[in-house]
Amino acid sequence: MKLSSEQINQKLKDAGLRVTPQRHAILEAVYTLGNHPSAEQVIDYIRVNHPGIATGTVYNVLDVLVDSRLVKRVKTDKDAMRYDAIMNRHHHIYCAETDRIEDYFDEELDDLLQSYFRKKNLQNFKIEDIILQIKGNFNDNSE
Amino acid sequence: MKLSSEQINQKLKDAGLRVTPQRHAILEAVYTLGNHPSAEQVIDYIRVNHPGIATGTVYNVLDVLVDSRLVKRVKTDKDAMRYDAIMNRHHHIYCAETDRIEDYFDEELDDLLQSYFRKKNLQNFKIEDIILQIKGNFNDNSE
DNA sequence: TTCTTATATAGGAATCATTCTTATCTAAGA
DNA sequence: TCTTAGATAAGAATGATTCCTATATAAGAA
Ligand SMILES: [Mn+2]
Ligand SMILES: [Mn+2]
Ligand SMILES: [Zn+2]
Ligand SMILES: [Zn+2]
Repeated sequence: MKLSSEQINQKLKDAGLRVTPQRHAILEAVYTLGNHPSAEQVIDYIRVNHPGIATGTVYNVLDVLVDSRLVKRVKTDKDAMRYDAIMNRHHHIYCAETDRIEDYFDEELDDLLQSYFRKKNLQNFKIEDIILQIKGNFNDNSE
Repeated sequence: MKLSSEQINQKLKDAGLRVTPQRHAILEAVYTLGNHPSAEQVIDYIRVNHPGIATGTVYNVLDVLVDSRLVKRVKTDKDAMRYDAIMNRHHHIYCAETDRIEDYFDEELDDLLQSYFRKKNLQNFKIEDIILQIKGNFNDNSE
């Protein structure tokens, strides 16, 4: 997913955030890297053009972006956090053997789940969001 | 879920593992604590009756138990790992505000998902497992 | 039962991701 | 242009986890 510089600024503004070069670079990195980068991958990416951005700033900004709903955290059973700039409803396919996490979009499935849980009407909690963790193995080796 | 001492030993043996007091205590802790304890909760629990077990041993043993499929890791968007002794297929309800993670069992849903993905027949990967992350808020305050 | 040894553990140092602290800087409204 | 609330740099600190290695032990063999 490629966004123009202006689109990135606009997203920051719309979220009520001050536009700084650091925030711009980091949000752009999460968009450009795709496939759920770790903070370290973001750091390596931005350092090329912005060698001065501090490590702590990357973590701070990622938190701010998550709080502002410009980015999501992706749940993992590894130590390092992963981030996702795709805010549209989608699910995640976890490779059983590597750290690869692929997106899975399926509106038909989302409708199915929604109507299933509406019918089920769980009593003691209100569902905000449902994400499938699909664990498996890729046949090919592509990204 | 309460298991007898013999049942725990048997599980370790069946997995081809040497039965040690450390492994016994740690596996028992994960069963007894329930609700997806962290390593730290396991440590606090076993220290009461086994003050000598080293912290590193708890992490080692938890890894061994995961490799031997006696315990699962639970995906989280927090730093600390969580563990689960319930190996039957089930889903997880994540509280949006706290670290509470509840189990959700639903065979009807599992069948629905299975037939949905059988029909869908995804081309480039083989599904091993599907777990729902249900995020929401609990109405009550119970465990 | 004792012996043997491959494997497991204790204890503590080390690592790594992340957070914290504080002096300095700057985005953006007045 | 001025002002200042809020953001960042730099590096120390923290917390979860891993690593190292000398010692201990489970469990099969004798
Ligand atoms: Mn940590
Ligand atoms: Mn960590
Ligand atoms: Zn995604
Ligand atoms: Zn569970």
